Amino acid sequence: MPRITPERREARRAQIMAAARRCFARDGFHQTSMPDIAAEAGISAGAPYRYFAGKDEIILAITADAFRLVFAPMELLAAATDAPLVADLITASLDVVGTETVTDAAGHTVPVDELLRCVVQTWSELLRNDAVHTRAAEGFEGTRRTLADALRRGRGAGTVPATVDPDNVARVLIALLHGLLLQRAAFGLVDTTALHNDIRTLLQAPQHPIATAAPSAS
Amino acid sequence: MPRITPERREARRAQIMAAARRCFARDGFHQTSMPDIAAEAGISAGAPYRYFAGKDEIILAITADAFRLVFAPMELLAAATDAPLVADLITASLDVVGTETVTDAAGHTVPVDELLRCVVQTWSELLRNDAVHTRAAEGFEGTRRTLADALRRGRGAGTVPATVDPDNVARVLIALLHGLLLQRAAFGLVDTTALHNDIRTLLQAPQHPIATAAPSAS
Amino acid sequence: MPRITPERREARRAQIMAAARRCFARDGFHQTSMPDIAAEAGISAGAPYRYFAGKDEIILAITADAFRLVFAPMELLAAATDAPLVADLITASLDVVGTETVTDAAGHTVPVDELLRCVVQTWSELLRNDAVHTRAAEGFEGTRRTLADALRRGRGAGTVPATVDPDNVARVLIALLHGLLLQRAAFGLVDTTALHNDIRTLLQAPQHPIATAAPSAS
Amino acid sequence: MPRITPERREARRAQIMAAARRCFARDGFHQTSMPDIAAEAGISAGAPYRYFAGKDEIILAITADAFRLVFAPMELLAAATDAPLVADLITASLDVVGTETVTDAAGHTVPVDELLRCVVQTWSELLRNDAVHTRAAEGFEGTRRTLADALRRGRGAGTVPATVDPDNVARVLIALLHGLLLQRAAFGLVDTTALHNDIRTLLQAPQHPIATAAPSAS
DNA sequence: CATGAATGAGCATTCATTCAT
DNA sequence: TATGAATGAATGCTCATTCAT
Repeated sequence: MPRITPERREARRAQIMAAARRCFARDGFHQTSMPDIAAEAGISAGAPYRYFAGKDEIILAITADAFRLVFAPMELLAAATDAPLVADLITASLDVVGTETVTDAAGHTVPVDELLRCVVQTWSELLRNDAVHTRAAEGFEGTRRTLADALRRGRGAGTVPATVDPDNVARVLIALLHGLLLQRAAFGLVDTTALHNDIRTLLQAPQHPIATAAPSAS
Repeated sequence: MPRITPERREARRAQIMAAARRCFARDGFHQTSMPDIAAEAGISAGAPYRYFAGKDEIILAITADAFRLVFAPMELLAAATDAPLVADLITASLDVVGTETVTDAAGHTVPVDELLRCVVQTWSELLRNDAVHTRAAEGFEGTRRTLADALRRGRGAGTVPATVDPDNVARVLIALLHGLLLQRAAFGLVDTTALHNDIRTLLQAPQHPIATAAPSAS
Repeated sequence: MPRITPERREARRAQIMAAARRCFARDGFHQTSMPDIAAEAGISAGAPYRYFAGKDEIILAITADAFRLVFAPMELLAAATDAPLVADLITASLDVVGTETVTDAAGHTVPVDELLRCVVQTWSELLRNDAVHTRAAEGFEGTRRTLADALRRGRGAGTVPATVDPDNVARVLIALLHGLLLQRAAFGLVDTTALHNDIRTLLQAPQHPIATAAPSAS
Repeated sequence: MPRITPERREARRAQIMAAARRCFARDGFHQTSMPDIAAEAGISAGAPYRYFAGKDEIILAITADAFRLVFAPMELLAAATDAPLVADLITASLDVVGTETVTDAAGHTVPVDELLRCVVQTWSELLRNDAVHTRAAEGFEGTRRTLADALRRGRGAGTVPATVDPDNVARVLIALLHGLLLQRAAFGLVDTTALHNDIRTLLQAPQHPIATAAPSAS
């Protein structure tokens, strides 16, 4: 019988994760020490070990969380729409890149800047941390499948070109999300709505030289 | 006089960088120790310090190199073509993602797998390493400018829709490259040619139901 | 709660300082490694860092301590006496040079041999360690002021020649202490009482040729 | 047969010693690296090893030199005078402390500030470097003997009190020199002439209340 | 003789984790 | 449960010295 209620235990865990996320976003996974996390959470150096087996488990929890949150809007739309447009999927997927905070499964608010910085680090981490890689790959494949299914439905409904491979297009959509997410975290991307519109334009306008040429000096 | 010839010196430096890149790709920047690099290069622990001021400088050299190599084909096409098609720029940019080796400025062959794993880590690194961030941001902006200029020319020639913002489209192109690069490094992307085709199809085939205010489930 | 009691913490710190002093006296500040100190104290390599920020802080603590202890008897007499004789100040100051152990502020016994070897090294250290220099200079000036004040009182009372500058004489007294202290630490000085007497004789006997000349073969 | 003339060889050696002395005075024996010395001398890293067996030998040469130079004026007067006054010996001994440069045996000019900083470090060094200790002890004993002999002659002539032990007084004289030398190097002593006068006054004016059993507060 | 590249042992410090209290 | 003192292995870097050129 636990001496503390499950609620308190869960709250404690969330408190540690929030502290870890702040530290990780600020200093990086490997420049953050366990005492750093404990200090940020306002607890003793030994306390985190009662909630996580070790640093790796905290990293895993953070990375899995980050991955999940980033794909959530995309998955939501894909699952909810019968015949989605590619452009709409893109727009939905970029939601995360354009907002300031998101809410996780437990109802906690997470700053998107923190989240994205953790996502970027997740990519490095999964290259040599098998647990992180497995979790991330599962998330990736899940999202890809959800998207591909939606695209297949769209192909049937004529909202998606018949000749494209849904799995490939799903990859492209995810790539776009990842790439723009990186730009927000690292390369000064701020205005995403303009981006959406241009992407829509590209997808809708045939690319053959039409020779209308009204160059507006940008 | 044993003053090493500039050629030998350069060769030595390249030897250390190649060793560092192998180590970094295998174990990560921060899981690789300086002795690891020296051992991989087959030299003594102190030797690298005659060629680099410290580990940070090696990381900077590797990351700058990686960034440059990854953008090279994209920039090349953008600079060489009068009125490029967006689809062609994408195809060119994905060159790196589809090959096995590239050749750097000094003529050394670099395995793409190694290169991409270093690029992914660069993104994490630049989040808190100012030198890396500066170098990467310069590279990013340079490429973006080159692409935007090409797109502007394309807009004039009618190969690019008149209503898109060249700077934004450049961002999108780079995002696509980054995102697919990540997939090859981390998410099992192998066949890129099929991808090219699907992207071309998406860009060329206007989507049937002209996008009507798709609500983005926020 | 294992929060160590302040007493135990202080004891631990003293234990580390005693170990450091032994090491420093035996091997010198810079030939003593942190692991050496830890081993001498019988604790792990990381433990000292919980009590001192680093090696420099240990050196500073040791040097400040040494400086203080060496001047203590001199200051005590100077502060306690209304009209001291120069000879008495010298005698008091040489107390340290003639004994085997002294007791520090916390009541710990410190072997004088160790102490003096540390003092001698302090002089080298302060030449390029600003923190040590500042601390030592403060100690020096404090002692000089105390001595000068006492001498001024002595001048008023006629126990000190009216024509000497108290500040200069204080410098001379300190020089004598430093010089003899060095001889005990490095040049085989053992019998200090005979020294006291000869100094008293020099100070009391006018130096004009009196031609009494009863040479006692040394 | 040496490829270079003995003169050039000697000049080279002096050049290295001068460089070493500058480095040592500036950075300390152990904070100065062999490459530092070579760079200061404007020669290659390996060159010093053709003139000195290693760093220890350079240190030994510097310390021996410093010791000799510092005692030179004192010894000169002691050896040259039939019946010296104690006060005159002191004045002579403080010559070094009051000037800006001295000239070594080979005729090279050495800044006194550099010299004194090296002397102070010599004291630390001799505590654990046997070669340095031996050399310094020899120098010390030589000077002490020279002084004691002079004092013995002075005692015969009545210029020195008959009841003092010449060996002890010699120690005191050396202590005074060492102590004031330290003050110039480390504790802001500048005006030494005023000091001479005050010392003379102390020695010549018998103190009024003939010292009556002053209790030394131990 | 001179050069300077290379060696490799040594050191200050950090940090994940444990465990006595 | 919670604390935080202690552990001890690991790491980036320096430097006296050697020796091929």
